[in-house]
Amino acid sequence: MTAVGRVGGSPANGPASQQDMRRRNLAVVLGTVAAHSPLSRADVAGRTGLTRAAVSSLVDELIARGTLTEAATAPAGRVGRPGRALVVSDRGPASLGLEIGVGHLAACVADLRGEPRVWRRVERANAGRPPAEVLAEAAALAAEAEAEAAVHGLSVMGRVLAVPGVVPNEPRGLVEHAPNLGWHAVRPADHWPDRDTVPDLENEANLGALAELWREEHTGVTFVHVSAEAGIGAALVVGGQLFRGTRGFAGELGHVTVHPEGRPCACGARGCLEQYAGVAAVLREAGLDGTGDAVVLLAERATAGDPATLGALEGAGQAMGLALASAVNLIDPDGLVLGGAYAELAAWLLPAIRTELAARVTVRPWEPEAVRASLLGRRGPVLGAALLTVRRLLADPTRLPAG
Amino acid sequence: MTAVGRVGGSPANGPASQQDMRRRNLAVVLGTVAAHSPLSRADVAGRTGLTRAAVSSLVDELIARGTLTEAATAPAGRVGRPGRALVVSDRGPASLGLEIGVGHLAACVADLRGEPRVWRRVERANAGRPPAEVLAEAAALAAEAEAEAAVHGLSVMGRVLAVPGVVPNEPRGLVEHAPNLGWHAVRPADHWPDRDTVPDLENEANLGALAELWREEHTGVTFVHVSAEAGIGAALVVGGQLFRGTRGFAGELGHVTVHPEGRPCACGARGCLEQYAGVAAVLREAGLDGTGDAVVLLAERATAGDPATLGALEGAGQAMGLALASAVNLIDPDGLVLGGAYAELAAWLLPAIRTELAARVTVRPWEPEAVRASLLGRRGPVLGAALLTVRRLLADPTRLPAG
DNA sequence: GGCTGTTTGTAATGGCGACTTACAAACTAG
DNA sequence: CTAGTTTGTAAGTCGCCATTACAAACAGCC
Repeated sequence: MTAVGRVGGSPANGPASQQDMRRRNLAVVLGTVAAHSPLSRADVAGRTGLTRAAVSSLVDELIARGTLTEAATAPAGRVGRPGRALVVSDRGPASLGLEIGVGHLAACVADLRGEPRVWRRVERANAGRPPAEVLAEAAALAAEAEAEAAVHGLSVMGRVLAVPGVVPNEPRGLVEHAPNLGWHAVRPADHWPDRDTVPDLENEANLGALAELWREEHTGVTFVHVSAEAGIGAALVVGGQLFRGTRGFAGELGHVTVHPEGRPCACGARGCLEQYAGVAAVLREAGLDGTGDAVVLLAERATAGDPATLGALEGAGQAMGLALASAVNLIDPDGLVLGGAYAELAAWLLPAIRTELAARVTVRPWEPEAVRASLLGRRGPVLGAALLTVRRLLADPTRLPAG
Repeated sequence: MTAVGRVGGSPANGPASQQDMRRRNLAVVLGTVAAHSPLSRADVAGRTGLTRAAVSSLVDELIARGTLTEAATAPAGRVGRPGRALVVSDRGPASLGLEIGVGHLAACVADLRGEPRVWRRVERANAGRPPAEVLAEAAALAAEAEAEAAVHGLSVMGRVLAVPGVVPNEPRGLVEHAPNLGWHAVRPADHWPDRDTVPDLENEANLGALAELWREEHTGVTFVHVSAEAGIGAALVVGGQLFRGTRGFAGELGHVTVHPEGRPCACGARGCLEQYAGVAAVLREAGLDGTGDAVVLLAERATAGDPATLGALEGAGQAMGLALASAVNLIDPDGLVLGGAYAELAAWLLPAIRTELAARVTVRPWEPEAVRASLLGRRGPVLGAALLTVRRLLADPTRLPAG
């Protein structure tokens, strides 16, 4: 398990120092303001249990680091001296999210409040192109986005790139395999034009799940986020943290067995979910071919009431329900979220998924509403990529320069 | 996710105080000695990064709390003043593990080193007996064990009871359902004779997994621990911590689907693993009936080479391999451990399990040796129950009285 | 044996960070 | 305008670890 979702403070073991204490309390104050702003120093003290004096000192440092600002508002009305409103700064430190998809490049700059301030998206057929070329374009897009952000007074402190492929825990910075792009063992750092802006790497499904997690403040939440582009991936969020597995391969829902003696899969096994609920399988079942945007095509056909398409989607939903039931029995999550391409097809997938889950998850309370579609849709991964750095900065404000 | 496996220091959020720092450093020093004893104060300083002066102060307090002792040895030989050897005390604070099984009661007192010092086990047919009666006997056994421990100078600081049933996260202290005992909604505290010795509750499979985890010091390890008494349960250890799921129902491996349209299960679904690899199913397949100790019977027949038994076990192994492949694809653990009854049948189950895993886990490196049998066998749960308190004390020595 | 060099454990001092106490500032209520 | 309330900050205290200094306890060497 690696620490992508674990954006929090100090390392697991090793002694604690006074600096660790300070770091943690800075994060506590900043996090409290981020979650409940506007708040006065006294409010923060009341909520956290720190004393007003300590909060004052911590807030001074947070302001000096550019993370907090005193709002000029006068929201009085109660008796006593009115507090000065603190808000998370919408200028200064910011973060960049990038995405390389099969059909597009995207960039997003978010401020410390988590608000996206700059969006960039260009359509590009990236499949099969030389990685160096794609990465150069991504870097150019990133530079553009950062330049626009600078106009708003935002300076990017961290960069994360979302890729539709396997990103192992070790070694870091490697895309081991991205089948839809045709990438094998690509190190983006080797092709990046500027040493100083090389992004961190993360799987797009994982980032989509994190975006969903952070959409509203759910702490301690556990859910499974299913998404698909060509394969089917699931991201596991456990206790509010992304769970990547020992090697970074957790969440391979697409290769969970749904029919032990079923169709052979490209992975070498038989009866994998991907063969029944993957986009390619659904297209085949619906009698369509894969030119253009397959998901849009399926949604159109289904809306039009095409029986073959509706049947194919129902079959896919059944298979997914079967695999998800096993996941629920193993993991006992709060809920399941359909993201990525499936979010747009959720209307036709959900009934069968819910039926199957109801039939197969029996030893615990389970409500059909616990399965829902993501509200972020295709923007999830970029947004998650941007928010990852934001969360890291909120969790450790000492990463920011003091002056 | 609740904090049974999470024995470590400070809460997830909230401000840090100097006492937290002290608590943590006490745990760091104690943990270092526990892992590498004997160690001098200077050794501890070298390993932890704390200064010798700080270690001295911390060690003084740990000695005052009865957790550390200065060994009288003189292991010199190197130049310079010899250090005084520190070891974890084998007297003083200790912990009690209890187990209520279908056919027995067990108790174990362990010292702070994790060494079991007192064992008690009595055979009892507990199925169907009134819970109050069983609990009274368990309490008596506990009192006996504590009395014997007192002779060794051990005083029990915490008690944990292992039960073969579902123990929800909320409300705590409740056995919601223990089918093999015939228990429903039993609160052991209501029947315990002495208010002061009421034990904490935990599922026996979870405790077996924790015992396996702590057998040797694996920190950060992630594995799935499969065990069976009548049903099939799996305990998930994630990053060195027990994962119980949102409601405490994680690890229901027995109800993972292995044949979508297969045999109906008591849970209401079809084709659950339990119907193919549960002890009852194996007995039926082997043409045996369930009088006496089913596991011993199966092992005898298999050793004797009975073809029906061997076939039944192979079939069970196949089904388990199928379900475990899905678990591996979802969770990406370091390894799988067969515990409980399955540990004694591992010789006949493992080949089929490994074959099936090799065929179905293909998208990541996976070695057959990553599946192994538990070395603790049936003593795992009691030992885990005792060690749980030990780990809690090691993680927070301030729980112990100072004088 | 006596001297030197090395390592250990502890005492004294300092720095850092949160807590306590005290107080001026800024508002509402009357 | 006064009394009461709440806020933010300054001064002092306390707890804890780091630094420095030093006595104690050994091996090696003469």
